[in-house]
Amino acid sequence: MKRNTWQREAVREALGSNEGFVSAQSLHSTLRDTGSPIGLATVYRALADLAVEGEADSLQSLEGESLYRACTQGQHHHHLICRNCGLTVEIEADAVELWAQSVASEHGFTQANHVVDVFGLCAECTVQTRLAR
Amino acid sequence: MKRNTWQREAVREALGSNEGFVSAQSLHSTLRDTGSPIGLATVYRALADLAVEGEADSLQSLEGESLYRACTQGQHHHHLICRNCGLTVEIEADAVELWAQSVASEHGFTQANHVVDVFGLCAECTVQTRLAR
DNA sequence: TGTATTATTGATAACGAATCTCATTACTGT
DNA sequence: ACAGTAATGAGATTCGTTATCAATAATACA
Repeated sequence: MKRNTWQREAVREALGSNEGFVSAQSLHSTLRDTGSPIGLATVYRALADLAVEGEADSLQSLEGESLYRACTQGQHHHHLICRNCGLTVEIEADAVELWAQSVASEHGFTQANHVVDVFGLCAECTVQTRLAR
Repeated sequence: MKRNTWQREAVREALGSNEGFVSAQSLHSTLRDTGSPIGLATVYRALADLAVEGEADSLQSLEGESLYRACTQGQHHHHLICRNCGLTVEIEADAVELWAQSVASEHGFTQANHVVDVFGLCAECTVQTRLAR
């Protein structure tokens, strides 16, 4: 049976108070910085659970790290993510869903999953980057 | 200046004689099995170079491993990949390209990249999976 | 052709993300 | 309150990948 612990709650909350996607590692250090003695393994476990339960969204960064974010929509959706600050916009794309399914079945593939995410620089980071040069 | 070595050539060839995406590790052991004394670090380096030069395609597997494949089309494209055997079909999706660009700019994002890949079971693996049960 | 230059190699160490182990802790139903 | 047992966490472990650095070998040029 599943139990409620302050650790899980802490992870849920830390995730919720974050704008964009974060890695398990950085979430862990954020928690430690705020005085929580939570363990790294626990953060990984909590995030994995949240992802399974649909309370969190996960994706792989371009570098291959797993990133998590509190999920605001129940349904399947995709993301527009800022490479620089992690800001994320959830996007729906029925057209893309249909496209993925049809491409798969056209080639005889079944049980199709798809990974569709757009990475870029958000408006703010675009400005900052320009100024930096 | 860039030099031509048999190692690079061996990686290029091993990659070319492969149907689907392969990891650097498995490409390395394939090479070793055929008697080549090539080093693992060299395989990683060669693959990274090929990817930069556009001679190879790379993507992250669902488990976070980097996979490579000889690139047959020069242009940008996406993949339909069998989760089981690695068989890959290159797909073009102008509609998806346009969608990604417009979604990004609608939200003020610039320099948009996108990750669009479909994973599934190819026809053959679908049959095998059914038989296995 | 010989030689100096220097890119490349490869064994190994190092790294980082993620998972596993297992003794300890602390939820929860009774 | 108590027993049963899910959850925790420090640390070890695994695995993919990158860095180190001395040795090697591809190239330019005399």
